[in-house]
Amino acid sequence: MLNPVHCLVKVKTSEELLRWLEGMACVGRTKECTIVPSNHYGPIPGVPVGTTWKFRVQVSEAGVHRPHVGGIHGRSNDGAYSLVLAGGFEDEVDRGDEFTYTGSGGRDLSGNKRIGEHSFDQTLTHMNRALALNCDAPLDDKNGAESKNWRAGKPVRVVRSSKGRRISKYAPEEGNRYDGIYKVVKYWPEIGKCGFLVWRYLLRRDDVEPAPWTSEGMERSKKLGLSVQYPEGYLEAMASKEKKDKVKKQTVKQEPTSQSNGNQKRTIDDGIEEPTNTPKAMRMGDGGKGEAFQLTQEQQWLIREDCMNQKLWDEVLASLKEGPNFLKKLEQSFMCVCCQELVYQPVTTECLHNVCKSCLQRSFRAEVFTCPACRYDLGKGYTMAPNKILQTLLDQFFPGYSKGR
DNA sequence: CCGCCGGTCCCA
DNA sequence: TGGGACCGGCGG
Repeated sequence: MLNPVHCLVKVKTSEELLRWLEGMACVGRTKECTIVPSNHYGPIPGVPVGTTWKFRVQVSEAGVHRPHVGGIHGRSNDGAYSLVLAGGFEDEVDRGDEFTYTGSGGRDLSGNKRIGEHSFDQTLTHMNRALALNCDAPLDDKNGAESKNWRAGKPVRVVRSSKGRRISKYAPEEGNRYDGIYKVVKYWPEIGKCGFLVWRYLLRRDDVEPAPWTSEGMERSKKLGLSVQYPEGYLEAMASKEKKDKVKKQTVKQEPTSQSNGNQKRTIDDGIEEPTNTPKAMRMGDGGKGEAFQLTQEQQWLIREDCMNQKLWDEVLASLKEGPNFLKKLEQSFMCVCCQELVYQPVTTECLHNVCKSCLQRSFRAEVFTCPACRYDLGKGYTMAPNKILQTLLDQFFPGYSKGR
């Protein structure tokens, strides 16, 4: 099996990872796609449609869209290889298999800004010219052009960013998703809502791989086990940072003497109104306080798969609409009766209780072969198979909670 | 919410 | 070699 991502010697240190969490948006790549050149048209071998990365730098590492920030990757005398749909323009239309796109430029980026108001006209130069060259029609930088045979144009890899959710229902819930190959049908200049001239493009999907939002595509993503990819160690770094932040918050809130004992119990939410140790995207749709807790598609699917805990999940899911209380309920429902903490490497017993594998082993070492919760006899030869699905879910809801256990 | 800012990659 | 670009978190 070919691996499109070739690892260079450079390795991200934990300090470097923490910089992600301290406002350093542009941590460098740790890998580079070397299987195809940077001016490669078409899919990246080994990267299926539906592959999703949390950050743009990872999309760059995979070779799917190389620029770190820019929306279009191309060369002004050749064509465009890829673009990112991030919903930066109110007047764009996204119908999934077809969408309009706006060129780059025309923004005032003075003062080290990266996104600014439009303050002058766009021109059909640089990346805008590159994207126009993909259209199978003679270049016209005055009136634009339309292809009579749109499929004959050069292929563009399209990535949809969750930022596009403002204006598109096809944007992913989280991160950046590779959606396949599109072609430029036509392009034209127009006065945008911003009041300045922009170059607009119509792109249409032309790919044998099913789109991620179709039932066929969802089936495929499921089969391939696609889920949002995070940089290595990112979730752990984030969890430990949030832990640190919480300690800081607490020491401000109360006298530090009360927590000086080394072995106190750690709970997920100790008195702070809102849980702080879960990524934003998993927590809320849009940040309002009383808003319902949003599950990702993967989480919904995993929950359905965890059939042994169906009853428990039904109870937990009932508190979804209570927003932040959902995590509290979740923690209560999956607390280990032995150690009184969130279950780690949970064994789901036939009597339908969840106990940490290590807690159950301790019990068995003490020659007690019953369920710690209900005393149901499990038998001396009981095989303790951790419930991997449940562990995956808990790791997502409480990132890093299992660290050090 | 807005604006700030360091940092990175790639084209020209 | 310089500067443009649909980052991403944070502080006000």
